[in-house]
Amino acid sequence: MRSSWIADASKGFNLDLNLDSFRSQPSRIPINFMGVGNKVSMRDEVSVLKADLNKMKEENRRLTEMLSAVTEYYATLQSRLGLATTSTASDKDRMLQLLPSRKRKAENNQEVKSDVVNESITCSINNDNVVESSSIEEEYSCKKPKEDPKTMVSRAYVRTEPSNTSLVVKDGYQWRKYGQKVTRDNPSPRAYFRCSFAPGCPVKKKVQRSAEDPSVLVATYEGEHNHTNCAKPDTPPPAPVLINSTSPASPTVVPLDQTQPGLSQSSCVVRAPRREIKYSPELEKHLMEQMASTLTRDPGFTSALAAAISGIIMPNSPA
DNA sequence: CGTGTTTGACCGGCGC
DNA sequence: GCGCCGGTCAAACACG
Repeated sequence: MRSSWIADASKGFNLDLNLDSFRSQPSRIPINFMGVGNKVSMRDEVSVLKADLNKMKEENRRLTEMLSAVTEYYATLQSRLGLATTSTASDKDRMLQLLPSRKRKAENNQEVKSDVVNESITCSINNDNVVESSSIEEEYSCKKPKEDPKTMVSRAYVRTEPSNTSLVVKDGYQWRKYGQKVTRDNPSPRAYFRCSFAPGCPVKKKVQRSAEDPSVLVATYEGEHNHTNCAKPDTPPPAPVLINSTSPASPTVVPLDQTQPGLSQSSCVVRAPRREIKYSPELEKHLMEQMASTLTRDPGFTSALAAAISGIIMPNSPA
């Protein structure tokens, strides 16, 4: 149960157990580990131990801060998910009404001015295991206030092989490319896709490589699918990643757990209707366990954690 | 031959 | 009015 101790840590992470074992086995600490041999007095040893204790406290504090930051981010995502689930069928119908032709754009814009709905930040994790971070404010705040704020806009970030130059994001749906354009703010071309799985599906997708990190594909989805997703991709999708939207200039890429049941993209997935999710201690615990499970499955994380802890316990040991 | 992709042309919004 | 730009169209093309 590696995940449980991390989950419990959300309520007060500490390393006291290690300290107890430390105290109960003083022989494990070489008396000359500072290189001064038997001349080291007990007082010096105590001061060294105190210094170690302070180090561990400091490390404890840093880990607690990291954990609280992750917890806070999870809570933010949770609240966004709640907002996303409150979008109603009537919103969807109105969205569909706004789509028929380009000539209606001007009329729609006038309608938008008096009917501001659903423009809050939303986020959802769909059944295709692609994390979609959706922010109408982020999408429209600086350059696109003219567009319809009711249209569901979400983004997915997918890490690809550097050699892979295609603009294909396998997300379980069937897309038909209808255009490609080089935009001013990004040297890589932007590809335009329509959902071809269902004839009347209004969803569009734009795929472009990130300007900061060309190995990351940024897929922007507009609209909501009016059908279930039973497409079966030929090949497994690339590992989707979540990019911290709070720092777009230097995004933090977090690989998501692809082993979670129900999130597999290769299976036939029927989207569950969006529903209100109540925030509860059980939910928090579940989220923490999932997060801990994801982190502990990452060899890089576990090795780094082990190195950090061993470095604290035995400062002189080689890395 | 049907389907999907490519790519140049076109459209509409916006700023000057 | 003009030019720029993002988005879309549609003919040409590729492929199985």
